[in-house]
Amino acid sequence: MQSPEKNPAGCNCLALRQAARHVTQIYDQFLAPSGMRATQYSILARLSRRGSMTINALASELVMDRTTLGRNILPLRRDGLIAVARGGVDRRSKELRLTRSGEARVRAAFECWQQAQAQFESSFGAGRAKALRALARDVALSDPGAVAPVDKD
Amino acid sequence: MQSPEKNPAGCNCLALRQAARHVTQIYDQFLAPSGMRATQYSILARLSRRGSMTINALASELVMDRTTLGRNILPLRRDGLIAVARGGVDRRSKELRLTRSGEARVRAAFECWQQAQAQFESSFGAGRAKALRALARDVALSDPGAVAPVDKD
DNA sequence: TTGATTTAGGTGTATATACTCCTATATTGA
DNA sequence: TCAATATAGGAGTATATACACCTAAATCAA
Repeated sequence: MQSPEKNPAGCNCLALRQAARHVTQIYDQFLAPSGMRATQYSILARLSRRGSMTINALASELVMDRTTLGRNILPLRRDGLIAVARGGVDRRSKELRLTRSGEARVRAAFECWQQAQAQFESSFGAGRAKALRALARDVALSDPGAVAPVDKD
Repeated sequence: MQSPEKNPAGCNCLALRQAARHVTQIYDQFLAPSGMRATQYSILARLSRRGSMTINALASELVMDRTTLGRNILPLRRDGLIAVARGGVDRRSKELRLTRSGEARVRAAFECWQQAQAQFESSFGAGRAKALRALARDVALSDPGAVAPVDKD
């Protein structure tokens, strides 16, 4: 392992963040006509596929912090794409569901997403894209492992 | 190419963003004792390695939007880790440089970074990490290609 | 049953990201 | 020279991210 001053390219975190920034800009540009950003599309598309979910459940599936998702759904609620209902069984929870408007928006955005996906795969290569997704998925689902010192009682 | 409703795992953008979120949390936790976040460390470490740079040059190297870097250096300036000087040749530009305090901070944070890097590589595998970095780097440096319709005159 | 603990989610705060529009300076061309 | 253009960077706005701390509701244990 080299020093980052000698080899800044060696940092896994920096490499992933740079790639995420770059790719997000591409997808965001293609999604722009749909009036959504990549993160918003990922939320709506997941709700469309899985049906109503609680905030915690959806955040976990999206590998997103619970509080981040709580903030990210605010503009979607404001725009009437998502509705929130108090959980029937557990009254602490909140069920998120797509509205009619949200369903329509997802369908429209899907066309944009396809273009972004096609553009990326044609320029980066479908094979390498597949390998990248597989590695990225393994990273996202991997155990964080023993992190910084946690003081337990 | 499958529908994202059928195969949300197929989205390159989502996969990269999830991985970046996950890994950033790990690195941020290890960097916490240094009082910096991963992005801040990447800025200081680059300045340390390359010496004074303008905002545009540094942003380009970090694969970061110019305006994003402009915002990201504000807390670093506030904390006295970075100093800004008007460019000598081109008076529109601004030269960013590490202060003494900034140099010391980078040295201290390097230890934290090493721990984060070691933790990640030991849990994910050094070989797969190397492959991931190589793909991520190719993505970050790749031509965005023909993006959404741009209206040129 | 009821007090302790756990869990679902929100709030305050801070940083990260990038688009659009703006000003100032530099460069270029007639 | 000087007007047109290009470039460096900032400001306004909006979303994205997550930690620490808080409240309410559910669960567990004595």
